[in-house]
Amino acid sequence: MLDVRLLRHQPDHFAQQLKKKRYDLDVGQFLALEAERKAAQAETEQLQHERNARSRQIGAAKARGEDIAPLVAEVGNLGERLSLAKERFSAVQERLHRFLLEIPNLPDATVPTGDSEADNRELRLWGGIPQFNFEPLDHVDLAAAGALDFAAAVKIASARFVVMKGALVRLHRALTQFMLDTHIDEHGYVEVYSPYIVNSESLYGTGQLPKFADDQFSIEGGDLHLIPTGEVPVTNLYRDLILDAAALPIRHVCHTPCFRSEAGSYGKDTRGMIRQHQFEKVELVQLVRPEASWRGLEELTAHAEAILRKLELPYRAVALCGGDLGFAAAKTIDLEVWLPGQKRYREISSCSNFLDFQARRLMARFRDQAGGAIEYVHTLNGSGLAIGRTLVAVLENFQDGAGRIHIPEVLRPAMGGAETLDLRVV
RNA sequence: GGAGGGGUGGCUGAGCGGUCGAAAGCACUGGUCUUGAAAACCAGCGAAGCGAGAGCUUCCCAGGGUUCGAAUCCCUGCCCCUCCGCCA
Repeated sequence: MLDVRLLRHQPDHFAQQLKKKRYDLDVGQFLALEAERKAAQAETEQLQHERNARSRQIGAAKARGEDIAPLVAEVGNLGERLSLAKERFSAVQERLHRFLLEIPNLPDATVPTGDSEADNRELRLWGGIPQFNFEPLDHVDLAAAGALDFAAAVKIASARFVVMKGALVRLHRALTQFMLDTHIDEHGYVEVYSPYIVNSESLYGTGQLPKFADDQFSIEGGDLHLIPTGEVPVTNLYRDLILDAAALPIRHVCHTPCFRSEAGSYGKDTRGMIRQHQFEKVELVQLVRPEASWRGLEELTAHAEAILRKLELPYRAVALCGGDLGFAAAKTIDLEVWLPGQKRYREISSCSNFLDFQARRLMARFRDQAGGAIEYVHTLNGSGLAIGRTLVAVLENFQDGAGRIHIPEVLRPAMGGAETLDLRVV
C-alpha cells in the first residue's frame, strides 16, 4: 500500500510514475474520495466530541447528586446524528481503502521502461550456452520412460500436475536439501516451517489480494487458501509486530509447495513441468531497515545466483521493465536459466524489493531505539530457487544424448554418491 | 466431537456503567549516586487517524445491541486454555 499522506500531496506525481507500470491512477476519483472522507471525518469527530463532553457533564452532575434529567433531555437526537455520520464516514473510508489496496507499488527510478518481457534489461550472463553434438531433448522426452508421468497426474488430479517416480524424485529432493543447506550454512538464513494454507488477511498483507483472487486456490466454505508462494506465510509472520531494531535484518528461508491456479495462462507452457498448479520452491525472505533494502536486493539475488553457479547451470540476470513488474514490487531482478530443450532462458527466480509497500499493509514495523520513532521495515524476497524448474534445467543441460543425466557434484552426496541418473529406467 | 474457563498496553496483571487510554509489577529510556557497573531512588514510557499548530478523535479480540455515557451489561462470531473422547 502506498503512503496516503504522500499520495494526497502529489497525486499527479504518483500517477506519472505509475504509468511506467502501465497503471492508470484515477486522480479525480481519489481527490473526490478524499474530499468526502475529510468532510465525513470532521463531522463525525465533531459530533463525537460533543457527545463526550455532554456525557462527561452528566456524569459530573450525577456525582454531585443533581438532577440529570434536563441535561439528558438536552442531548436530543445527538446519538442519531452521530450514528448517521459514523455510517457515512466508515462507508467512504471503506471505499478509499479499497481504492488504495488496488494501487500497485511505484516502480523504482532504475526500472527500465517497457511493456513486456522483451523490454527487460539484461544485467549479466553467467556460464556459456552448452553445445551438444546431438539434438538436445527437453525434459518431457528425456523422462518419457516414466520418471515424469503427466498422464498419471491428469488421471488422479488434472492437467498441470505431474507425477515423478524413482531416482528423479530423489534428485528433486536432493535439490531441495542442497538449496536449503546452502542458504542456511553459507548465507545466514534461518529456516522456517509454516502452514501451506493461509487466511485472506495474509494474502492482503503481501499483496496477492484483492487484485489476484483468481490466481489462488481457495478452500470452499471458509477463509482459507493454498499458498501461491512461501513468501506469504513467512512475510506474514511479522504482520502487526513492532520489532526491535536489533532484530534486523531478518533473513528466512522456507521450503514449501506452491499452488497456483494459473488463471489466464491457458495455452501457455502446457508442455512439461514449467507451469504447474503445484510446485516446490525454496523461498528467501528478508526484513531489513529501510536504508538497507537496496543492498539487500543485491545480496539476496547473489544468494539465489550462488545456487545456479554451484549447480553449474548457465543463466542470466535481467531487470524487469515497468510493464513486467509485479504488483507489490518496486524493482525485480529475474534469474533466467538456459533450457536447451526450449533453446531459451526461462525464469527460475524472481528477486524483489518491495520497500515499505508490503510492510504498510502488514503493519510490520520496527522501533529505531527504545523510546524512538516507529518505522516500517522494508521487505524483500526471491526464489532460491524454484525446484521443479531447477530439476528441468539439470535434466536438459546435463543430458548425455544416451538417456543419462550427469549429476552436478554438489548434489551427489544426497544422491548416494551417484554420478549419473539413468532416465531410461524408473 | 462433549463439558468448562478465558481474550485488557512489549510482557504479567487490576479494573465499581461516568474524570479510564486504563492500577500495579516487569521490561525499556533519562537522571541522581558510583572510578565504572549493579542496587537504590526520582522521572518518563501504548498505537492509529485528522490538523500548520494548540488540539481533537479512535482503539481494552472482532461485529452488532442497550445507554446521555460501555473495557465494564446483552447477542453473535473468531481465537486461546483446561478436562474427557478420538487420532498420525
